[in-house]
Amino acid sequence: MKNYIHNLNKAFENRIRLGLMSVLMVNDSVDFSTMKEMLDITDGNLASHVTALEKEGYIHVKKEFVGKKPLTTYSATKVGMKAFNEHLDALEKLLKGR
Amino acid sequence: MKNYIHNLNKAFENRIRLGLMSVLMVNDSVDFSTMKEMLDITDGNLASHVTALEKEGYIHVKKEFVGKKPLTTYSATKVGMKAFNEHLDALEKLLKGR
DNA sequence: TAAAAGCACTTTGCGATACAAAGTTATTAT
DNA sequence: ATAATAACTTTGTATCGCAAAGTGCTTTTA
Repeated sequence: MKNYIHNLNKAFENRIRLGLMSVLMVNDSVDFSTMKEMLDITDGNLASHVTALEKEGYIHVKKEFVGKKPLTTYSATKVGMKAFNEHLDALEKLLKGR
Repeated sequence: MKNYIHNLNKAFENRIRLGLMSVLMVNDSVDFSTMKEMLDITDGNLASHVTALEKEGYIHVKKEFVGKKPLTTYSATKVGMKAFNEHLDALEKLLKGR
């Protein structure tokens, strides 16, 4: 293997998806509004990056009603956690120059 | 501050520029062919990412002749090293969830 | 000496990405 | 009635990423 850059995961190259995922690694679940505020991005932008990660099977989206209000919450899947950890591994090895 | 994702540097978001820069952080200078082989990318692709980092003032490009053959070597500038370290700082803080 | 190869690009073309802004649907609070 | 909340979807545009092909100059090699 030449360099660890090819072990980096395309899905986590974007800063928003990286942030989103890292939030879900330390929080069991986070709802739409909170995530939007944490990442400080527009609602549409959040929605599109969420879709991207969901398509990869990296996060799970749960829609429910709390009272009469809709509530969407996100959580990382096992597959997502594994992929993210592998990405971080590749990152670390790359940056350590090994 | 909501989240450290906004402290990440756009110039280092791409895997090739990240790899290129991390190579130049541990090697004083690296020539075109070696870098191309290390990153395992096409010559045109390397040239374009080099241009991008050079435009930001993050790397220095030196062209000389060794014997009769042209030799292009790259090195990180002080500005580049500072920017890269700040990027890594933001990354670390982001991933540590602080 | 003509053809092939090396070096370091630049140009072309095109699909994929990123993102703001505006539009949508449904409910709820004023 | 009107505005606000929630969670998107759509639209439009600008930028990116990358392979492939083209360029110009020099040096090997057959």
